[in-house]
Amino acid sequence: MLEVRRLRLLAELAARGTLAEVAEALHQSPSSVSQQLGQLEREVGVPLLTKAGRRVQLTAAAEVLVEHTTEILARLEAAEAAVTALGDETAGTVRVAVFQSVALAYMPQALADLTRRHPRLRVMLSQRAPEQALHDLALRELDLVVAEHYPDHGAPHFDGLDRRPLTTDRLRLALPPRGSGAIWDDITSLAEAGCVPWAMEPPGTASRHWIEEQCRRAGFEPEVRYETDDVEAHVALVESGNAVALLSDLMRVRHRTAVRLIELPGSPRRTVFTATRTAIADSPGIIACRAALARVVPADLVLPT
Amino acid sequence: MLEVRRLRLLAELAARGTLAEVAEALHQSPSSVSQQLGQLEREVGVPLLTKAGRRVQLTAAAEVLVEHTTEILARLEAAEAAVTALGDETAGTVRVAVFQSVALAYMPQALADLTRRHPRLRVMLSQRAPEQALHDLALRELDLVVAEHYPDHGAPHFDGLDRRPLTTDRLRLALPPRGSGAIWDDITSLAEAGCVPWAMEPPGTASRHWIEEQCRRAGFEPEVRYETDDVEAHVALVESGNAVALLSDLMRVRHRTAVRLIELPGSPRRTVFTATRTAIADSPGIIACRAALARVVPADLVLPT
DNA sequence: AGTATCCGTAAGCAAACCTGAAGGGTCGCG
DNA sequence: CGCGACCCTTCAGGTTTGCTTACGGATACT
Repeated sequence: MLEVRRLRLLAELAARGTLAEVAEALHQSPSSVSQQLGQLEREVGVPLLTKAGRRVQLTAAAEVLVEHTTEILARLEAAEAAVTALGDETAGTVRVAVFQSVALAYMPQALADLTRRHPRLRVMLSQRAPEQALHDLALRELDLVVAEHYPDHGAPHFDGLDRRPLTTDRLRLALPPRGSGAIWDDITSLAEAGCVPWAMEPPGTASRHWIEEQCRRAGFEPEVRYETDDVEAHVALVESGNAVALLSDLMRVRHRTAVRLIELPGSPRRTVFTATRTAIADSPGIIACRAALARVVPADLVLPT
Repeated sequence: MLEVRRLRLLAELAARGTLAEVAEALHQSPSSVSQQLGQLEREVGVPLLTKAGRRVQLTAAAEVLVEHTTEILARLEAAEAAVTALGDETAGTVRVAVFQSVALAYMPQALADLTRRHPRLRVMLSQRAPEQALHDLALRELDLVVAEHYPDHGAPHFDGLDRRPLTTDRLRLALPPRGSGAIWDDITSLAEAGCVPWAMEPPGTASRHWIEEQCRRAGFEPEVRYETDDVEAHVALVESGNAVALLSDLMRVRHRTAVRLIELPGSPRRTVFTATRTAIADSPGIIACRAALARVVPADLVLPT
């Protein structure tokens, strides 16, 4: 009988690309992974890996095996979830990742709510960009993710993921407060923000991609002078009269900022959703976490400008 | 992550009943099985076994786990079959079981055909009663089974089995040759065989159950004086003028017997089929074996009386 | 009551696994 | 073009895991 542990190594290799990465992800030495895969190859009697430069490439047979393995791993996880669900109380540990504004605005309250209701449930929270978080979720490094979806921007798709909307929040342009200087005060729409410095998230994020697209549609290429994934820094840069930036309502939940807000064309809203793997979607820990989030986060986030 | 090897032990326990039987089936010591199940119990954190007299009983949680495990094992097997199917040649080993008349009439030829076409395919053949064979097939102790199905007699059902008809053969009553004695010569139908000794297979077999039912419908309870699962012995007992017996055409393929044959009411036919587990139904070894059987066994067995 | 069967625990032992070091090959950069 | 960085593999080693035997408690059958 094929060993699932070995099959898993192959699946991880397919997902991560190099044998060294697999080893690091599973906290093993590359040597061990190599040996195990060699053993698997010997067992099935069909070559699974071919050398490709200094890396390895999966053969067609290996791809077939990976396909089955994905199913098997999901089923194994589902089995574990199902049987722990039969236990008396929601316990165990759930690894959650959220992006910054949710972490700041709602997680303290959500966590307090969770530990009060389920003292034996251990929640490990990490802050992670949505794209990375979904990726790690698919790789079973996380159990629950709060991610975002910008309008008309195809969110990355991963198989076996269970997504549920959490809330939506308005996206606006944030300008320095009135009196910070004429160049800011003259701006009354996005189209007029072509000649001022911007603060944006790093390239590769959905946020960056989306706002750049909006700028181009408005007729200009933004001058990105400040680049950071810390949205709090964006706010600080705008408040202090150094830049304009995209600002979502989620960031304004904790403390009202002095920034000036301008509606974007079409009053766009970002969708915030939770995601987990389908195999564990019914496990008590996941259900409890989602419920806590739903209690804490308003279904429709509407803040006065 | 749950170890599949341990889960398998639990599944086998569910199928076999006692921990000792599981150990024997997997060629291990009962102690080992007990330890592994204990480990599994510790891992899931939920009790899986309760003492029931000197045996153990599965808890509801364990049953859930078994259900998932069955799926996982099937998938694992399918993965292995799929990847070996990609290999250049049909090789490996297939464990086949057939019942007596097929073993005698057709297997020598079928085996010769197989080893000629696929020299690297190793076939392990055993002779086994259909009920037992199907049972062992479901338990993964066999890979391919040739079994029978009597008309109006519900064949035992096992999940995950792939059945395909192989042939049908006529069922008749066999009497001693003319001249063996008046008590035999006077019989011209089943209804008149109520006061003569019978040779039958042991109770619990489909054959026994079916012919007894036919006798009762004909208005008598048969006197079973000779009981053996060796159908060749039935023939010998009939030929030598000691009994009457049910005789299928399959038994007459090799050598014509001197027995006298009488049609049964409705000219009933038995169905002979091959069965394998769905997970491995597409593996080259299984396909090759089934093909060899189909070549050797006529689709419809019709022998002159 | 006696016996056989079954499950669980303890201790010794063998196999499997993982680690670390060394080697060969490839890619990228100066 | 040479060097370093990176990656995979092999080999020898220690450690963990799992298996086996032996023993004891409990239960069913005769």
